[in-house]
Amino acid sequence: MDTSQLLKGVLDLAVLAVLRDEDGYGYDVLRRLRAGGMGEVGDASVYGTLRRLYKAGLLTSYVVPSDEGPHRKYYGMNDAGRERLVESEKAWRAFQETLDAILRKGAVA
Amino acid sequence: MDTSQLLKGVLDLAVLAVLRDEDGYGYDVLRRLRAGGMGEVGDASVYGTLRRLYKAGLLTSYVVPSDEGPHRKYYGMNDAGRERLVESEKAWRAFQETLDAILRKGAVA
DNA sequence: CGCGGTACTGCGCTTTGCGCAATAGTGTTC
DNA sequence: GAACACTATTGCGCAAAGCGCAGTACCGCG
Repeated sequence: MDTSQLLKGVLDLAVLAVLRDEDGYGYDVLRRLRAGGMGEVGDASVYGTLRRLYKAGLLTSYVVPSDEGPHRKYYGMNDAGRERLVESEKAWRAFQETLDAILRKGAVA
Repeated sequence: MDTSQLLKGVLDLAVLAVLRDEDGYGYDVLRRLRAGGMGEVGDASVYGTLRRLYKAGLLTSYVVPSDEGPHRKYYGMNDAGRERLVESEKAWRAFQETLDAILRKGAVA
């Protein structure tokens, strides 16, 4: 079973959701997602997604040196990110419903 | 908004679902999916998926000449396909719930 | 001093959906 | 009857995104 393909296009959404209420750095975002049930998500995927979202102007970023370990690159939401989160969530819900409908009725006949 | 990424790993499931009750040929499967709400799905994606599933041993295939147009390549389910459908559906439901939970609570805090 | 946990970057691979062109048969319209 | 539109399939090459893995680096502990 390849859960990884299901993540495509949805990891963005998950990452944004996890950052909605509180800023977080990569490693922490990874932990939040895993704690939330996404045990299969790879670390590189999360770091990549964060960079992608930042580059797209949806996140802010600032580095904080840590006393107990390497520096941490925090990411936080801005207005564009919040807007995107709402849109993506809507798209997700619509898609979900569409697929569920198809699963329910099988062939339209 | 890029709905296409949401399809990844799920188009298989949709195609199998649509073939569950009745055999169908590519063009028809495409129509069923579009009628079911997947207006954005590309024809090449469906043909590709059918070939992939067939190659994976999940579908049977037979060609039927048509009186009114080109020949049609029908696809039908076999036991492996049916089994896969059930599994994939289960995986989909689980994934759905996981993501919804993350969307609900945001940061685990 | 090496080992394990924390934390990030970069590289290359794979899967998969997509656009587009080509091929081909049929019916319609001007 | 030539052009066009719809049906129906194949193949090619592209792009997006998740992943594994290696490398770097910093810390504390035994």
